[in-house]
Amino acid sequence: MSNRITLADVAKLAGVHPGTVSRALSGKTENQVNAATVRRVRRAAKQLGYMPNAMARGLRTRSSMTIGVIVPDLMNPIFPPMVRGIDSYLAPRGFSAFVVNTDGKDAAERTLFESLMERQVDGFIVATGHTDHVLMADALARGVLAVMVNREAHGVSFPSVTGDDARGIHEVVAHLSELGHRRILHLAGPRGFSTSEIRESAFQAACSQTGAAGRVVPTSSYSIDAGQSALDVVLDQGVDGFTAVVAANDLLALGAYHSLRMHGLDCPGDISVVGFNDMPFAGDFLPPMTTVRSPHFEMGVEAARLLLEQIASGQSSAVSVKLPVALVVRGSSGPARRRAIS
Amino acid sequence: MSNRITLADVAKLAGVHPGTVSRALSGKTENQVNAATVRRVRRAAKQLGYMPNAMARGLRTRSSMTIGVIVPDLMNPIFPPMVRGIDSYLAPRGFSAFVVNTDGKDAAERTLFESLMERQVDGFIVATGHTDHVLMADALARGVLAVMVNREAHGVSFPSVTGDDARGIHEVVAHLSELGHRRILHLAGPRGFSTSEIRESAFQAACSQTGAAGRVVPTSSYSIDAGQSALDVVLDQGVDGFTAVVAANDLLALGAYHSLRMHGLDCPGDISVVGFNDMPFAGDFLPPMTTVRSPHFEMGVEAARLLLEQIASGQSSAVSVKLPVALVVRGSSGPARRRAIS
DNA sequence: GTGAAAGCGCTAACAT
DNA sequence: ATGTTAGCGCTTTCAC
Repeated sequence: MSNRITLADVAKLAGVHPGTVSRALSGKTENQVNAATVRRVRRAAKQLGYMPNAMARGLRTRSSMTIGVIVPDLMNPIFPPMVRGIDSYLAPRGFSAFVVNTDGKDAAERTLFESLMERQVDGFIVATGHTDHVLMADALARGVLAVMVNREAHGVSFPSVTGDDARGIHEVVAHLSELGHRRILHLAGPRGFSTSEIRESAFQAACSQTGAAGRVVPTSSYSIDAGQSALDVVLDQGVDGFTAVVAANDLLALGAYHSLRMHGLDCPGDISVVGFNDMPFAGDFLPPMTTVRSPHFEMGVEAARLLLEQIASGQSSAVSVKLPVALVVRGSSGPARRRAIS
Repeated sequence: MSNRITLADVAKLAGVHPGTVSRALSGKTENQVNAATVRRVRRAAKQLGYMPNAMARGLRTRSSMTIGVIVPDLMNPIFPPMVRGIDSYLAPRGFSAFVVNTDGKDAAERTLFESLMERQVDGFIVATGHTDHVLMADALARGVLAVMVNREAHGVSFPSVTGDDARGIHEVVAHLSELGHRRILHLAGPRGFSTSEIRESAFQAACSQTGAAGRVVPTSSYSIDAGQSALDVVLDQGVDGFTAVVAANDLLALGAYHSLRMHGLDCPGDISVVGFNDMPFAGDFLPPMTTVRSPHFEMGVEAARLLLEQIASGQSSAVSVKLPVALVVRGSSGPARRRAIS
């Protein structure tokens, strides 16, 4: 694009050496130069409309002040708040977030990772990935600075920040139990994700703790369609007397809504449904969704904080932060009712 | 971060000059070099795990292969699809999108714009802004390449891509008219935005065309709260016999839902509500929302296409693309019914 | 307190 | 077909 004005131009106008202009404009080095000179340089810079060239600076300083943020898909409503959280922490500190979407594809993720490396990002915030996260494993080996958010990978010692999912699921099961539900179905997330695993085992634990009969049905992805077809299969079998569905996330719960509706079942009249995440607009659904609020914005903030801490210190810390979650009771959960299935 | 391997390292291993490595690896210049050499260089590069340094390359070539994307707020659900659309066009062409959020604040927008300029973006896609868009006006003066999406600015000759909003509003009013609505309220968007203006005047035109009585109530922002409080005011007045609300977007319509519910009114039984945009999950609301589908993803694609075209040609074209929209009838619009308001 | 000079890693004339 | 050279715009050590 345009803007051809360089340090040298400013230096010429101010009648000083380019090096001096650099120092005068820097902030960190501003005190190394005569106050009067600083003013003169500033005036010249403003007059010319000087803007530093971030690529030249970055090349010289080996730092881009940019953080690579890798998410599966911005269209999944939990990610925008997370990205905004990240940005809200980075921006005041002079960093920017560069966000890329993998669509859950490992190949794409690898390519995007490389491309962010080429852009010389100063670190990564990674919200994708399986428990067996090959990319992160060798990112670690390469000495890359990163923090994982919402997901964890086994045996990869990056710091991570997640919600206290197990706690959330326990609260859900307790809530359902109080409403009299004794047979509960868990629409589990897809295999190979830490979120799926943690929520599922918390579900099992909570059920045996409250004495409820828990059944787990896995889904193929965290999506409306996957939730719908998984529940369709169960409902079509026509057996089982469960009265409540605990979905591993809100999208799955929405899929459950659809399936129930298709089968002429009322929620929460016939079957209660509880989601997970409290995604935006969850309270506006039909029925308003009972779910667990995950602090996505705060997760982003915390991840950014952890990463900048690493960047400042130059070393990885491998801490793992677990943020509190909260059950939000709305209209999709109600008293258990005996029900006959065709 | 790590990765200290440069062209020179590869050159040494391959036993050739750095310049040759550059050519061998480039694609555009690959044919200028002996095929055997190319292979040797490639092997050396792979063996060392060489990655080009984008800052060094960009500094030299004066191009960052990056597009700055300025949106108000990624948490507004119309933007993620737009961003994905942009990215889907850019990525295969070697470009990346750098997205920033202004939160509707002019000062933030200016700062972010400068920061993207410093990063040497090759062009802008701008989804923010008033009809009186000061920033864009002087961006134009600076010779910056940009396209506006979803919004237009008066007297600023950047290309723009929008939905055919006027057409959409006409279809809404016709739909309502067929359902027997004769008195219709328009919850207009905030003043100073092209979307607000276009939808409002289309509403007026459509009403007089169908002979319906149209009343316009402006809102303070495109948000749920603004929609709710604007309708609250009308409903609290207790006069007026409108039977339908045409909201300038889905968020406003959702606010209308809330207001209606607070006033003990049923939608669509007492009052029909129609939104605009067909944001994600609009069909899952209570009631499922009748709205106009704006092709946000496609708008992103088109904007990216237009911008890359400008970049390739080096000149601005000032075309204005209007993409088709479609009325999506769901459950929030129904037959007009006589109604008594307290 | 400021000037001089080198160099970050790359590409693109220009030579050969 | 490949080597040489210069330089993109900046920061930073080293002089003075």
